[in-house]
Amino acid sequence: MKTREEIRGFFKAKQVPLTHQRLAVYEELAGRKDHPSAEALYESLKQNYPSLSLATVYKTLQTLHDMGMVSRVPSPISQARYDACMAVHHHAVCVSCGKIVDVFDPRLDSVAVPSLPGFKVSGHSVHFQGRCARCGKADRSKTN
Amino acid sequence: MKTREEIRGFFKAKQVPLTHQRLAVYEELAGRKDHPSAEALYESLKQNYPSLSLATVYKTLQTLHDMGMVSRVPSPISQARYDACMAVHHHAVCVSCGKIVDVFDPRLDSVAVPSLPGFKVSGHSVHFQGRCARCGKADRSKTN
DNA sequence: TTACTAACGGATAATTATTATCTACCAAGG
DNA sequence: CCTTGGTAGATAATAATTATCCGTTAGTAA
Repeated sequence: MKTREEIRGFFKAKQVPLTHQRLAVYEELAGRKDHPSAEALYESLKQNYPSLSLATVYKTLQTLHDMGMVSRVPSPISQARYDACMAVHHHAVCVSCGKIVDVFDPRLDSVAVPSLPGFKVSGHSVHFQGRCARCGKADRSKTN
Repeated sequence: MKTREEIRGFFKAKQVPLTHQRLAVYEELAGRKDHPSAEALYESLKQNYPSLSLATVYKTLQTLHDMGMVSRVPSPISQARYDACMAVHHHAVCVSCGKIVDVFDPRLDSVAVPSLPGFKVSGHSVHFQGRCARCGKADRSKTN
C-alpha cells in the first residue's frame, strides 16, 4: 500500500497530472483485494464522489495501466476464444495482435498447487504473454 | 480430429440433437488451430452456409461447451478485472461466481518456458480454476 | 413413411462492456 | 492569479453477447 506522497511521486515521474479522480480510483483499487471491474469500482467510488463518471473510471484505469501502476487480470483480447482440443494444454497470447497459440508441454501440466483456504482447485492453465513472430518484427500490427 | 461417427456418438451419449449447424460449427472449429472467436467462425462458415446466423454460432458454442466438446480460453467472466498489486503473482478464479483471489507462490514464478518458434515470451501467469469457499458449499450462487 | 413434439435456427431486439466525442473546467508552471 | 493543455463528465457510439419470437427440423414411435 503506497502513501499519498509515493503516489504523487509516481505521477510526477511519469509526467501525468494527478487529479482527485485518479487518486480516488487508485486508492480505492489499492484498498481492495477482490480485483474489481471498472463498474464495481465506480459503484464504490460514487458514494464519496457523486459526480464521478463511469467513463472516467475506465479512462483512469487505462491511464494507470499505461503508467504501470495497475495490472489487468490476463485474458484474451475482449472476445471469447474457443478450442476443440480438450486435452490439457496451455496458451501463449500475443500482447500486440491477440493471436493465441497452443502450448503443449507436460512439464506445465503439474504445477505446485498453492494452499487456498476453502478454494477447491479443479484445474489450471499457464498463460504466457509475449509477441508473436509477426508482431515481433513489424511493430504496430493489429491484424491477427 | 474426430470422425463424423464419433461426433454423432457424442451427441447421442449426451442426448443432444445433432443438427447440420452444430456439426458444421464443430467441424470448422476442430479443423482450425487458431482459437477463433464466435465471430471468426461465423465469417468462415457463412461461405458454405449462407443462411447461418451468428446467434446460432454463439448458441452452438455454448452447447458444445456444456457438452464438454469444446473449451474456452480461460478468462475472467466477460469483464476486465484490475489489480493494484504489481508484484508477480497468479490467480484462482471461481468458475461459479467469478471471484478472483491472488495466488502468491514463488514456486509458480518460474516455470518451464516452452519453445515457441518466433514467439518472444515476456511473462507468464498461472490461472487456477475451481470453486471458492462459498460456491463450494452452497451451489447455484451467482453473487461474487 | 408419416406424424408428433420438443428443441432448434434465423432474424432481430435487447443488454452489457467499453470506447469515442465534445465542451467546460482544473492542475501545474510561470 | 493566469494561461494552457490535458482532463472530467455527459452522452453517443461501438462491440460482444444474450434473449425473444416464431416458423422449421431432428428424433422417435406408429
